[in-house]
Amino acid sequence: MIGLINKEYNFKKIEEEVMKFWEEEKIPEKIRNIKGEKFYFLDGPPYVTNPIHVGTAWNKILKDVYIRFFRMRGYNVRDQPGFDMHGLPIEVLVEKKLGIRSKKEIEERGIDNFINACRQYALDNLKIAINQFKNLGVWMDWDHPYRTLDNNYIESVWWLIKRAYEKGLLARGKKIVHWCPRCETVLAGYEVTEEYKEIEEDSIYVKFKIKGKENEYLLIWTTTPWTLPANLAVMVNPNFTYVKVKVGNEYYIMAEERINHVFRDMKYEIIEKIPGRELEWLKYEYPLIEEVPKQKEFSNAHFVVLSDVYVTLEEGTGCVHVAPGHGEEDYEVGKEYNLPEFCPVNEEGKFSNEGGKYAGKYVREANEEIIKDLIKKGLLFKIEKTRHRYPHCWRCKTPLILRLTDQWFIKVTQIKDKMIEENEKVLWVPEWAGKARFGNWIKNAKDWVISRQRYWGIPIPIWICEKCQKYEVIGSLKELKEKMINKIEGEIDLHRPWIDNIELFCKCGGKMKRIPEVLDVWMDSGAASFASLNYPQNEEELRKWWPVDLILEGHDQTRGWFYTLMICGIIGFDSVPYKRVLMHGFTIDQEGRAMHKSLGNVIYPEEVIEKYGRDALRWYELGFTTWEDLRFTWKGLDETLRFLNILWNTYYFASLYMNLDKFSPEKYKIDEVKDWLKEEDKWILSRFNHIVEKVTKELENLCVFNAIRELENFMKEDLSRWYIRIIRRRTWKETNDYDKIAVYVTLYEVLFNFLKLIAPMMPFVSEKIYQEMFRTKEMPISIHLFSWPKFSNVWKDNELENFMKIIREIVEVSYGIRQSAKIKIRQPLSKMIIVTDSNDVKNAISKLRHILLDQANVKNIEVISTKEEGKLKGVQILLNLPVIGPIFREKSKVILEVFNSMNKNEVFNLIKEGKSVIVKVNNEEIELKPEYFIVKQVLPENFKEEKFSLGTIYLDITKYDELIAEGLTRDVIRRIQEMRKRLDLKVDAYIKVWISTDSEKTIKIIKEKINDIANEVRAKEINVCSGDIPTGQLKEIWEIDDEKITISIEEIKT
RNA sequence: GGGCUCGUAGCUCAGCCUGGUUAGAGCACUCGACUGAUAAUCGAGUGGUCGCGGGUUCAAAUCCCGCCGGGCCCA
Repeated sequence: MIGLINKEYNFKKIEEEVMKFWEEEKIPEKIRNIKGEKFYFLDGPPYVTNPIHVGTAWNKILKDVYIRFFRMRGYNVRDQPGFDMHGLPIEVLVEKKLGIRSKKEIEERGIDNFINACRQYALDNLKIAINQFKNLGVWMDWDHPYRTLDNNYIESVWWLIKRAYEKGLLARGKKIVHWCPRCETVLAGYEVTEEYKEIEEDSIYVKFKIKGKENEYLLIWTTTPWTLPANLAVMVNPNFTYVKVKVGNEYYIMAEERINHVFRDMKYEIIEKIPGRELEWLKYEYPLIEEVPKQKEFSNAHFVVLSDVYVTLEEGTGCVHVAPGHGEEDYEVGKEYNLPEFCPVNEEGKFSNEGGKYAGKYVREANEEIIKDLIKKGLLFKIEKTRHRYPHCWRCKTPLILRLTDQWFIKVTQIKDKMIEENEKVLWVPEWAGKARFGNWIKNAKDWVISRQRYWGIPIPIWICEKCQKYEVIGSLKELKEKMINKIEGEIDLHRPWIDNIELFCKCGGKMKRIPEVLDVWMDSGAASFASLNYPQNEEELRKWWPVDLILEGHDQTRGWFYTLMICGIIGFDSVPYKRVLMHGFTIDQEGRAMHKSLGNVIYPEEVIEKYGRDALRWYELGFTTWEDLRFTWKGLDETLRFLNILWNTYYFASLYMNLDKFSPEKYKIDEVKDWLKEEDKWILSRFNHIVEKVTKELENLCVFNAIRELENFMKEDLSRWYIRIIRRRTWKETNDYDKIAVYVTLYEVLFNFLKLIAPMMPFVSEKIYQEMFRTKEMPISIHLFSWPKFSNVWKDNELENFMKIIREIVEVSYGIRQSAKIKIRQPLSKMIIVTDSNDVKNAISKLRHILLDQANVKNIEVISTKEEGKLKGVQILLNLPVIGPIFREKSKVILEVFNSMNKNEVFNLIKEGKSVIVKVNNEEIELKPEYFIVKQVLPENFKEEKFSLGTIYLDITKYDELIAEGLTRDVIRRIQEMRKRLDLKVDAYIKVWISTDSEKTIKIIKEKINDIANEVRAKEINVCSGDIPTGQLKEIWEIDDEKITISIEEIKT
């Protein structure tokens, strides 16, 4: 039997109860055991620093929907969540917490203490994050997440490093890197881009004296004077024209096009034009040779080099100062010309001893001194203030420097072509995310520097022999144990500093020590496709699940996880590790700004859950186009909640009547009651089967937002606002006849299956309704154990759907006519005439006449063709006075009088046939030709018309006495029903009624209709009079059509 | 500066791929109605240079080009 659900939608209570139910009955665990084809979903591991906000929630909710959906489709879905738990961000936060300011301090206080603090921090935040995700109703395997800090995870990453080594993709070499002098580590390119800040600084023009010439200089420009100690060359563009310019007594060589900018108001004279390429090898005297004595040792340096890409005319002088130790482009050009590798700046951003006079000085502080020295030597041409964008450390905001360092890296450039090829196999949603955006990104792939000079990360498993300098890459714990010198009992923590104490035997007899670096965290998560499966320790899991069927992340992951995952997959298995990628947008605030702690505009899911509930939050967020940005508004949630109310009310309505009638769905199968179904039942079943098909397709295509729109539209438009309105009367009937059972079976079929369709999106309310309304002992314990509804073509009837559309339009247009005529819908009208030549309309009306009669509240419907339309209208014939006047002059007035007294029908018949009308005026016969008349079609006063898409609707608005009586009856009934409601009487309670009014006519009408009224309002007794009446349980004075009617009612207790 | 993407009513968004009646919906506002689902619901009205400017076409919100503004990524 169908259960009765609560009258009101109380999301707080519902969600708490459902949450408790899931936990007690261990529902998520039960679902995980379902057998089926494998579906490997891989969670992009969130970083565990900040509490999640509505954007992070969107990500997990999307994941949850697809996990649930594919499960209902019969797949065995792997739903392990993951967490990214290493890295500099945690180190920085822990440093802050502990009051540590530098690497030195970390080492002084003990790396082990620091690591333990980092681990604790990560684990604490992990717990918080898991609880937040659980609270959203996201079902993942929260008890078994993959965590990048676990030993077995680290081992998997080691395997990957070894694999890269074996394939010749791992290399050590000099790299120009962005370096944070405070964190004393390299920063990856992507870490740098977020923190470019506009700053104003001195830029200088420096004169480089040309060797062997007096008063002749190369004029260079730079914004970073501190890089001058490392200057080794000057770069010009071979394709530009350079000039020798005379200013005062000196000659400068620079690009022609920059003259105006550099000299401005100064007097100058162009002496000679020189093509850029002819300047190659031109030697100059290094300007700081006394200050930086190391520079004297370089023989192959201090001359002009060429580059047609790195020298532009947008700024400077066209002569670019080259310091291969401080710029990637510089380094590249330096390599070409075989310049020395020289970088006199150390890890702390201070000049080393090689910096000569500046040794020990922090580079940015040395700027001023260098400028002073240049002035002293007469080599500074001028100083200018320049605004430019300069990168800063995203964690500690320290300005970064570029340094030449020794790093380990993956030769991504070697596998670039493979990546492009592999990307073709991936199904991207939306398509441009992969084809255009990601495709472009991998085309420009560069080598990946994976070493970090830090602590909290996966230690790079490379050991170097102190004696012979050979290195070895360790790929597993087993291998490590075999090769280590000092045996360790029990479990080894693979983190620093413990791992650093392990030394290995070298074949040469020497001792091997681990390199101090840890891995870039992006490699941690990049390895997830197999590390989460615990490969290679557990090969079986990999064989079962790999490759990943679906990943789903934000569009910032193009250069992040989508990328590292691909690289790691190719290193490990020569294949892209994922089949499908769904990319989603960012969540932005009402003003369109990203949510940032610093802006104070972050919205946390807990706040939304408190005010609107989890289902509303989920439905709301899922409704946005997935790959576009989601502008979060509270107003939007108001709307969502309103929808949830309609949804709940729809179920409540069904539950109320089915429960009252003790309807037992198990007795009737929809196929068995087919003959009992009315057209509207068949219609809603057809509509529903279409919806199931569309929603299934949209979800398969990873477009949940389209599914949401279909579902919401169906619920509101088809079910709540139309079907239920039509069938309401059928549910009120006292007897359980086949007609009512047909409605119930239909409603059951649609509502129960609809519940399954929304279950992945709104798991709470669907569960609650299932438990209280639909579930019997024999049925599964949870709605989430059902498989996805199938759609059946048997019920699909496009013609019927089209017919209903027509009927609905006619009804709505008729309401418009009523409104303009000020006639309420409760007032029955005698006749509706529809003029149309459309067979669809004719057939629609013949098939669905009962619905049109009922909904339009008319007694009769007639359909006629447009040819017959004229019949409806009377004709009005007028004399065309402007024509007649000039012809008949003073007689016109008399002609008009005679005409007015004539039978117009006769006149009309004549002129219709093109004949003239003969009138007698003062015994004179006058011929009135047809063109002297104006014939107007007019609608009789009792008709009103309105066009619709396939014709015209005419409504007879005459209020006949009997119709008025009926209207009044319905008004009285409606008022009594309202009063029953106010008393909160049971739907099936009996009452006693008193009615009083001053109008004799009204009393008469009510008395005539007394049985109808009694029947409708379940009254055993109705008293009508004109005087005072008892108060009963409730007494109200109503105004119906400007007439006061007093009604009181009382329940009859049996 | 480059790649990708978004720009449609006061607000939130459909429509664009595949050009074709007066460009739609919800919210808000005004007016009205309905109601044994009811502090809900429905209808009507007001409201749009479809970011701007060109082009293709009989026809452009839709296709093409340029520009402006927002976002992501890169430099």
